[in-house]
Amino acid sequence: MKVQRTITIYDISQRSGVSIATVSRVINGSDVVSEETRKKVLAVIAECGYTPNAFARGLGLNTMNTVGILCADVADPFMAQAISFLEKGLRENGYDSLLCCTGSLLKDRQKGLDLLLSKHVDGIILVGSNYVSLDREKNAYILSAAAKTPILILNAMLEGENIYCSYCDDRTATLNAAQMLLKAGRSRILYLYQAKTYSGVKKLEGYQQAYRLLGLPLNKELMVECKADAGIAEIKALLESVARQGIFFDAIMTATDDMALGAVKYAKAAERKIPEELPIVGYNNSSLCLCTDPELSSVDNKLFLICENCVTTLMGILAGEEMPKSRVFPSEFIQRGTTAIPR
Amino acid sequence: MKVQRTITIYDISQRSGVSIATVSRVINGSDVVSEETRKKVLAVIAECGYTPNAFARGLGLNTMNTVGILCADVADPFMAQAISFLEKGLRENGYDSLLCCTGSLLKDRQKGLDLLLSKHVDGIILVGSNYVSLDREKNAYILSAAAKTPILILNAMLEGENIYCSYCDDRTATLNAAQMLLKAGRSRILYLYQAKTYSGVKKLEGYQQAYRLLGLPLNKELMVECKADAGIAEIKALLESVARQGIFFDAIMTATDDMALGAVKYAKAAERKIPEELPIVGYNNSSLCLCTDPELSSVDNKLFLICENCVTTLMGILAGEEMPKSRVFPSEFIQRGTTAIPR
DNA sequence: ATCAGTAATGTAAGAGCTTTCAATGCGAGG
DNA sequence: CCTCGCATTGAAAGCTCTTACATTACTGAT
Repeated sequence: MKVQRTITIYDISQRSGVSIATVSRVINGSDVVSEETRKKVLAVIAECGYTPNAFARGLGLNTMNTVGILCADVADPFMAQAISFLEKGLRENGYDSLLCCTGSLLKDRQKGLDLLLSKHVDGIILVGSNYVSLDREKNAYILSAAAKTPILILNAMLEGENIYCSYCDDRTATLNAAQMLLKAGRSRILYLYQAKTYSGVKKLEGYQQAYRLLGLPLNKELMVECKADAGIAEIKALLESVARQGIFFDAIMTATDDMALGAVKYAKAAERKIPEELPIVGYNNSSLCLCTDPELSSVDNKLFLICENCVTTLMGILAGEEMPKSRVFPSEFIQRGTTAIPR
Repeated sequence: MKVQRTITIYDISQRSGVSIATVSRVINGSDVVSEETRKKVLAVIAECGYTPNAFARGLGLNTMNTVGILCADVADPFMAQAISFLEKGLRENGYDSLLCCTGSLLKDRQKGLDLLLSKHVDGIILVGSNYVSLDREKNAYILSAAAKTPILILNAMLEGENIYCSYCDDRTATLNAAQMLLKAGRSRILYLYQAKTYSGVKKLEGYQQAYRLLGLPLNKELMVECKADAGIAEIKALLESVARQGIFFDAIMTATDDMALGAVKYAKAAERKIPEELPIVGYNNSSLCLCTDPELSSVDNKLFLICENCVTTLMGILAGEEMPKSRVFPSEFIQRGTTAIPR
């Protein structure tokens, strides 16, 4: 490895015969530099292949145009899609994304947040509703982080100074989907839910509300909790065990599309025809919906809009504008093969 | 927004009655500090909620323990999985991940690379074989970037100073899968390939080699190029148009699992039974394989091992060790429903 | 008692940039 | 010809750390 002293602003200054202040001004596009000087400096910069040291820049400006993104796991297609949208949006605004995957342990999440804070990111985006706990105390670390940098939360609601939320009305979305099934005569909808997360609970509430609004009895045994990281095979096994207990259900709704894939698997193995015998509804309207046969009906929770709003909100905040603390987006039910019951 | 001067090392120094040098030593875990002083300083740090400014640190150390990851799009499940593995591996070694999604335009990729360089990352990982072009000149920007920081390439081979590659032997993998089909009597395998990328071409070579080794004629019309970002519907349409041209095929192999999903869709629409009438083989053994019905046979290209090797190689380099310039991993054919032809 | 040697700590010089404020040069108005 | 104002440019301070080197206060050996 060659010992090659990196080129600094001083080198550019020397070679172009101007002061470092002027070079800096050229780099930052200040308008007080004469056209002649600008050209000369830019030429030298190009010639030397000089790139400003972002650390030194950050030290001076106390920003490196970087936004931290915290998520449980990028491998999850839903999060991956969200991060893709966010990254693209941020980049278009001249910001980079520092990604930090924390898994689901509170301790690791806290550590991840600290880490982003120490890098003085210009804002932090929490992807996935599971960052907001229903246990108020467990959100304390988020609230205190917000004192140092704006926090944007995707798909969950948390009130606090310097905290901004973009989410979909999950309760109503689930309510509508469940009502549709109930009105179609499916009175025993099995619901696979995720507990302990903000949106998970909202969705469950929607499911329950659907029964109440139609004056139908709620069946506790039809609400089945499911781990966040359960695979297709696990979900299938879970459903089989429910069926084996003699619990009857005539439709399945799930909190995420992943889970619905397991439900489809179950139905095929149990030889229950989809959608005639067992309609299935997922949630998120992810790309997974097109993989199944028949294709999966799902609730589109407008991820793109949510991400877009998140980015524009952050940009507004950084520009010093007053921005709305939260924004809710309506969902849309996407009808596909798993519910398209021929009349 | 309150004007709240951030706490610096000076504040800690004052409040704990020691010099900033000592505070710095405590922070960095230097072993020359007395136990007593260390405890006192740590207490003050905890009390003030002080986090060192990473910029200043970076300026001094010329590293921020950050590795740049360049990929076309995180939303792609294969890349998402790779990034998940990489991020986790890097984090375990105390490094953060700066993510940069570039899309597939050469210009944007170059820009992304420059950006990471200016942030003085400790290394850059290129995810996805499409970063290495077959056109030598188009790789020039990678070679020159390698002069500033080590470059690690996933799933492609590029020789150069300070460039390290981890990849799977795609040619042999495809060769083996194709041979298996050919030996099972499928002489007209339709192959959906990606041109212009290193691994895409290697795979195609493997397909062709399979025919040659068995002394079978190669059919040009059976090798169909396919855009990298084609969706399920597009692939299906593509296959339908091939069939409409009267080109017969009795099996399908694809360069990625995504493409295979489209193939499955096609087969169902055309009412060709899988696997009896039309076996299908994907590539990557991604989570998508379990979504289809029947489940998708695929080539497992050992993504985890590749990522793991990439991380350990980088850690070795950063520790000043001499590391192997490239490492090839063998693949494994995963038999599932789309090829499990009952005998 | 003296001194080398060691452990613990402090001093100050960077690291490479931004930015304020001062200085310079120039043409126009008086 | 002098002065004012404007457009450019430069000098230097500051941002927060790390670290080489200097300093101090001991220790035990002589």
